[in-house]
Amino acid sequence: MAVTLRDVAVRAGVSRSAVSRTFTEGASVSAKTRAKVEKAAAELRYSPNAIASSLTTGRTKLIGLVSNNFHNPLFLEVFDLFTRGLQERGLRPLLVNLSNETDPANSVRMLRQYSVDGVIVASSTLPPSFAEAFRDAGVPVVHSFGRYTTSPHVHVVGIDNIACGRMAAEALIARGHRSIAFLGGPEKATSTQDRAGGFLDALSRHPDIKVGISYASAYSFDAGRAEMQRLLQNTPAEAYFCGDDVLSIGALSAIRDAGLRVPDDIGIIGLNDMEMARWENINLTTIRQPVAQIIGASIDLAVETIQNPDRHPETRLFPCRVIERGTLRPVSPMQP
Amino acid sequence: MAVTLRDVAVRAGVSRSAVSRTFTEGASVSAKTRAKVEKAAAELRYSPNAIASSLTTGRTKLIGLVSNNFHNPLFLEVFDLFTRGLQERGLRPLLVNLSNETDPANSVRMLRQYSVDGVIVASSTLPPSFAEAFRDAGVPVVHSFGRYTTSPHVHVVGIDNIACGRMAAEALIARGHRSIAFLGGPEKATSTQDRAGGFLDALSRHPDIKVGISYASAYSFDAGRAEMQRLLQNTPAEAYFCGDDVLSIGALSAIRDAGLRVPDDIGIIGLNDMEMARWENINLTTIRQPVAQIIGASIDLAVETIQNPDRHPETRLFPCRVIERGTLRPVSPMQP
DNA sequence: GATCTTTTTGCAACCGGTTGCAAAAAGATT
DNA sequence: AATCTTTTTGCAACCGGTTGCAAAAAGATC
Repeated sequence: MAVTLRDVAVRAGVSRSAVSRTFTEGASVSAKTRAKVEKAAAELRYSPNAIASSLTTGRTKLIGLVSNNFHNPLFLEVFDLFTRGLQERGLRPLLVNLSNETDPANSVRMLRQYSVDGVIVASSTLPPSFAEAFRDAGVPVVHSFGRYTTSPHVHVVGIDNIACGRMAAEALIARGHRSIAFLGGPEKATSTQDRAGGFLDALSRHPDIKVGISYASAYSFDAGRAEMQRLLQNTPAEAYFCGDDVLSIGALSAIRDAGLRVPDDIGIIGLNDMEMARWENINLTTIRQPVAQIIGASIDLAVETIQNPDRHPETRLFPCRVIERGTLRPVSPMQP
Repeated sequence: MAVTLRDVAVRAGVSRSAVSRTFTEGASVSAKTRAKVEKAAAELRYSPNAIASSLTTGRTKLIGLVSNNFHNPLFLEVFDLFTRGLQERGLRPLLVNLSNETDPANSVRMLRQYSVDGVIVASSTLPPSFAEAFRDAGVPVVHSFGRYTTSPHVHVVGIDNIACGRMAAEALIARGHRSIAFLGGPEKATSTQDRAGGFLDALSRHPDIKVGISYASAYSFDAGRAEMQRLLQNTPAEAYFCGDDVLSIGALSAIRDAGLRVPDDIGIIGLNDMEMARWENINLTTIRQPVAQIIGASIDLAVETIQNPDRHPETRLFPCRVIERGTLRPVSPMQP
């Protein structure tokens, strides 16, 4: 059916090795043979079989891209950047959707069966043990959007969630709010824990400020809305740090439906700065996560780890910053 | 490095064939040998190399998933459903991001090099020739969200865009509007052309109704907003059919910013019914595209085509329906 | 033109599996 | 126990490439 190396060799009147060599970078072929082979290959529309060659070279150029975030619009941007970035480096993303799985065993087995050169786990909610399962199986792995730990067992690229929590608290305090709160995603997500931790930490230096903490049942619009509706039944805080933009948008819709104004009655600051956050009808003040940089660094690190599998586990964190839009009032000039 | 068939064979004290057979469905192995092999395999943590086996079986179980829609939130749902659906059938999606390419040659070559069993082109904007390039290269292909033609050269699964255009027109007419318009995406997208065509067709039976047509520069929030702002500078129509939900949301934001009320001053009906459309702060009346069914049928058709490559090109269209929400006033009782 | 280097080439073995075929083993029948 | 069937097994060739090695060809030097 398909045309193989052998067919080209026969037509060009050379050995199979000669054909193989014309298609491998840096191999020794004379200009004359190369010309003959290229002519024959073009006539037969030959293109080498990457799978077969991977068998001897040990490189498939396949990268497992594993994620469980198929409901957060930010991840459409993430997939876009990952697939483009990998393609530019001649790598192919083999996408694995983890939506219902918590056990890494299946994905590990599957990706080993396909001899992927490396794996990128793109998720802010999976525990570190997930990525570690790949490392334990001998597969180079990078946890993108993962949790920072002081002694990482696996490469992590992302943001400092604790610092973000702190940054959010300070942003709210700087605006003169005296009663603020954190509205997080599910408490078990590592990123949520860290954001809450940083938030509270910053407030420990402000004993006069009232602080609240609560958790939505998921990182979703509905959960954010429901949790805010619940909060509005008692005395709500003056401003909220929501653990994610989608959550923020849900909270905003609850606030507005209750007849309250944003940012005058209640302020909101989100986290991520997904594309939608700057839409004029949303106009969300939020902390930007430098997604493109995180993804670029993740791919770099994956490539480096493939070249040198014994590389020491490394953490690359990128700074976030507040993006001023319309859901938080301006910094109060009276504050210190 | 990795443990192979041979290692297991040696440890189990059997031939390599025996090991291979215990791992192939329906091969002839005695219970005794199977037990020995399975024990050895478990001890060595062996799992067969899918890539190597594909060489002889001719099946990689890889499916190329090709798309250029990495900015429409609907496609996050699409990727979620595709990856899950393929995984459930033991297939693996090799994702190809076409964002900047219009020429299929690269993707065709690349996916052939990886010997994908089939390709799914998931895009409502790519021309039919794109999918045809795969067929011409001998790769089973399904164009998902593609354009319906009476004599298809390639399998197409999607919706009847002409019927949708008609449905939208009728919905607007049924609400008593006398001046309506289509606000499409880029005119060159095949789906846009068809939706416009259907819209106008339905109106040909209503010469008394005033009709307008215009096109945004992209299927994006910004483009929808900009185009609606332009329209508001002259006398806008009473209600608009936007060619897509994202476009609709952009248009809505322009309308509200202009101080007009929806649906009282201007009505909007979208198309797709992406997850966000039902968010309470958007609450978009729209035509639902049955995404899950389209994707299920696409995968089915791809699998069937892999089994029988000479299958006649087929078109599977799914009916859409209007989802009533808050951006269109109720059906006017006075209408016939 | 003879001799020494360097480059190019083909052979053959290998990557990690599968599979047709014939021999061996097991089971059935008398 | 002898014979016939059926099942199980291993051998060897193959899938489509790559690569170390030695021989052949080309080029350099005198």
